[in-house]
Amino acid sequence: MTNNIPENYDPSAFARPSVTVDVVIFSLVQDDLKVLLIKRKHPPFAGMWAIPGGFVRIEESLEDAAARELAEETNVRDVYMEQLYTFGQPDRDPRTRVITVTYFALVPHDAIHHYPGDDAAETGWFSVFDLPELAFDHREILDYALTRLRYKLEYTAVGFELLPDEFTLSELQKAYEIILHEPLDKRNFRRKILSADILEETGHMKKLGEGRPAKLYRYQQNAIAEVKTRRLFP
Amino acid sequence: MTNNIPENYDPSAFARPSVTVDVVIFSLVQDDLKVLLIKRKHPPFAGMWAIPGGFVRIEESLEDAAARELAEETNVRDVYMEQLYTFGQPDRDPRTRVITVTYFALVPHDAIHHYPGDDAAETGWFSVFDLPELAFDHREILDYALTRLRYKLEYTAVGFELLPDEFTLSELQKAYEIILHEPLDKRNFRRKILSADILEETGHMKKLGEGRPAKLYRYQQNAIAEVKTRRLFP
DNA sequence: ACAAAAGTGTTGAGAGTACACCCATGC
DNA sequence: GCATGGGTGTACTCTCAACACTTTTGT
Repeated sequence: MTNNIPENYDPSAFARPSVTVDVVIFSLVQDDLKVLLIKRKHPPFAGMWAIPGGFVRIEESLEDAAARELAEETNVRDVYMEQLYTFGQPDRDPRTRVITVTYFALVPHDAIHHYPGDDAAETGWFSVFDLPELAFDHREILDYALTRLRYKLEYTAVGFELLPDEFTLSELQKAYEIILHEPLDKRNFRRKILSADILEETGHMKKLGEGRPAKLYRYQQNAIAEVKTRRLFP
Repeated sequence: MTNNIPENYDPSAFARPSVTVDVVIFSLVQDDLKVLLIKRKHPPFAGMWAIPGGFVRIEESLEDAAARELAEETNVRDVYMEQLYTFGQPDRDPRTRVITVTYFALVPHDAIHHYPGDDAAETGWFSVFDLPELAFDHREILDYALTRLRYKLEYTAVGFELLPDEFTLSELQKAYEIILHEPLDKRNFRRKILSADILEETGHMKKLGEGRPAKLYRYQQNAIAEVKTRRLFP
């Protein structure tokens, strides 16, 4: 395709890097935004925590590979997943050239049935605000994922992907406060989210034992909620 | 790294796809937003137009590969470039598995010294509003690039990367109108862009022969201009 | 003097922000 | 009856959008 590499060159004859997918798995656990990490058992970086991932099989799409990795770690399928960025510094894996296509996934915590036994590797949920040292360039990947998640939350409704099907407005507000890491005004939050017309009442109430029972809402799956961005220029 | 592929497996022993970079090169030419395409001379898709690209060399970073492809086609370096998305459907190249990491570049047209002779391939600038049929999945890539460019223009100042160093406010407005494909109000445009404090007068005037001479401005390179997005929720 | 493009302000509407009290329930 | 969390309205500010005429130059 270029003057240096003839376009009729058989691409399969070229020196090829390895390609992996890594999946940053976010969930809300105990009033905190957490990510799932895996403890490496072998060099390089043995004993260090890493983002789950693995090689892309030669006949599977990138999305399929990412979904497979997610399912292997969490036994969850069909959750929100989005491609993040592709990292390919030549020295990012000391063994050989590895290019990694990264994804992030949003998993409602009640959907996870996590069997620590069925994977040889030790796994754990870590607060994004208190991370251990990570293998490879995984800290950079995770920082990027968090930036993107925050950003996306501000102009789309992906926040719902982290919640159970039915939730109270207070729970929803709490989720936004955790992720954005700032307090929100209750009245303004409710007015704005209800006027966006993306929620419907389920008719059920949630009784916590303490205080007045709260209405339960669900997200209208067909709702399209993208705010128009504030333009820098008119 | 998973239970299916042991993490101590030598990654270089794995079946590996080929990896390319493709670069969507945008420029403003003759009051139109155009992209640079290359006519393929060999199968597959011989005779069809394609986005410039090529294989990632085993020792170079993805960014270096993209910058190299850009320079080979345009003789331009050091322009705005940004990773777009990674496309990896197993059947996107009929020859073998090829994963492509795509970038887009913004090139001011006066910076391009385009020697059609020094590359065997025929190249051409095409309006993004009137594209020929493209090879592989390149139409999808291009549509994605255009969406991202428009989007990015609305909340950052990357539009300046398509303009010469010095420009008039009318030229700047014209550039925005071309890319956004909608007319803008002159007074509102000027008020908003001047109040953003990212331009400085050069002191020079542009005389077109017709009409009143216009002040020339330049972009303040140190200016950080990212607008905060309008939030979906408070 | 006229053609052509540059330059310049005001007003009305809608959205964002700040803020404090009453309500329903369990114990 | 009191502790706990749920639920509600209003006023001010700021940004956005619409809109038309004067100024400077070349011919």
